[in-house]
Amino acid sequence: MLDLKFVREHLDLVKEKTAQQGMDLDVSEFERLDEERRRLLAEVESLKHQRNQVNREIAERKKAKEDAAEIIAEMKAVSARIKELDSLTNAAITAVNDFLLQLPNIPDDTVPVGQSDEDNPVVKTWGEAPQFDFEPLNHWDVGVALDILDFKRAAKITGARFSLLKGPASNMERALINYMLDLHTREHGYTEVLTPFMVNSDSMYGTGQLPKFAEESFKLEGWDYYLVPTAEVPVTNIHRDEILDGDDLPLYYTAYTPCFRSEAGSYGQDTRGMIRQHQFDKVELVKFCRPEDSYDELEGLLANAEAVLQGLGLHYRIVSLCTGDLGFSAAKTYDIEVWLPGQGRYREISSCSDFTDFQARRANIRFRPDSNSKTELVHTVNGSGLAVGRTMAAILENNQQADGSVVIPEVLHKYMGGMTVIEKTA
RNA sequence: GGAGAGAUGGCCGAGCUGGCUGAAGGCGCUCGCCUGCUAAGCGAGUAAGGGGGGAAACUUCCUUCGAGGGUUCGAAUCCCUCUCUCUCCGCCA
Repeated sequence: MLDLKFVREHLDLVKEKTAQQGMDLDVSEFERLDEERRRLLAEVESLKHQRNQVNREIAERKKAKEDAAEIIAEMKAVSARIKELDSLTNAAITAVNDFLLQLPNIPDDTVPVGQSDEDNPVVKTWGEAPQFDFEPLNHWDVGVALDILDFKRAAKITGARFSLLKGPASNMERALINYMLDLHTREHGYTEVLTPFMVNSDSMYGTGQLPKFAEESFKLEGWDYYLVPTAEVPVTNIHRDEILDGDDLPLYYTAYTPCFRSEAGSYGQDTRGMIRQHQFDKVELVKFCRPEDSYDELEGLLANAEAVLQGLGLHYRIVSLCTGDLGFSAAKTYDIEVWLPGQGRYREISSCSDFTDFQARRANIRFRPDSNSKTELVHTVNGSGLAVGRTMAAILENNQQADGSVVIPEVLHKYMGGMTVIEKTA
């Protein structure tokens, strides 16, 4: 959420920036709502002031055993009016708030201007695409042939967009999670947390999934609980409604969670394989930091995510999301895209964003720079480090061999009982 | 699932026979004083959000004692609903 004062004072800028993201903002509507809100507030507050003063008078008279019946009768009318105005005021505040909740974050000045993902500039490439002397297969063909991935039975158990992992694949899933968590905790300074996999709606509002993206989430029937779409939600909300000590910043957290997404609106895309599932595992990186540090913290977090791919020896590139492709809450985002030879293209495997104070304002996460100063909103930065299912897909496609076997990256050997290659077992 | 207790400021903890209580006291923290250093001691200050005024320091008003409703001229204090925490019983991985 953007700051009310900021929006009021920079309406043209907000209008211009949101237009870059394809929104047509009704500025006059906002001005009307905002004025309405302030008008009502002024009126009801002056009545409350009057009531407070007269109440003091009543208290004194009662104490002196004097009669107060007359002014009590007078106050009855005032109180009734306050009640009316209070509900109008609350409605006006809610209206302004709802308007603000619809507004996306303002992109940072360094974000490239563009319409869609086709306009995202590549800012870095690492490694090289492996060469094959045969036609590389898609990961699902590799996995099914090895009898370690089973989409048919997953569909029987649940439905489309789920997968059943078997033997070395399920072991590799665990191995990847542990490899990533160990790397981030032992070498990158993150604190590991294991969170609830369901969150309440306050948490979903805090990170910006609600109210705009309700249809993307799975909600439990009869409960105010949602299956986490990403660990970003529970981890960021660890500090919701808290005032952090400035000396404790920055805070680094990493968490493994499964992620649940309805993928509404993506019908027909990536219907095969593990790329786009209703449930997938992810290791997330989340930072809380001082405002002046957030862009540096984003660069650092990106490097932490890259280290995972470098350790696995997977070729990737980094793109900087342009204004038209930027997510709702982000001020700046880098996507890491891993090379998938079976598909012959790069696919997003991590998305690292600086949310500036956008989430912090919604989630009310503040800090005190030093013990004598006022509170300020923290900045939040987060990114995948990495999406586990897509990492497995990348390994299956990049490390496949002519005989159908798959070479296991060396860093995973110790997590897989020394196994070095996945071969078809008769 | 059954029975009971509770939720107050950064933390602990009074108030809960309704009216100078935004809230005693303590801890912590900040500034100052003092003791040769440290520890202790003394004094002052120390909630958040919002509206108005001011260039600013600041000032003024409103709101907030788990959340939401109600009673009342007036609610941290009374009533209702919900959420969460704790204790006991039952059940269970």
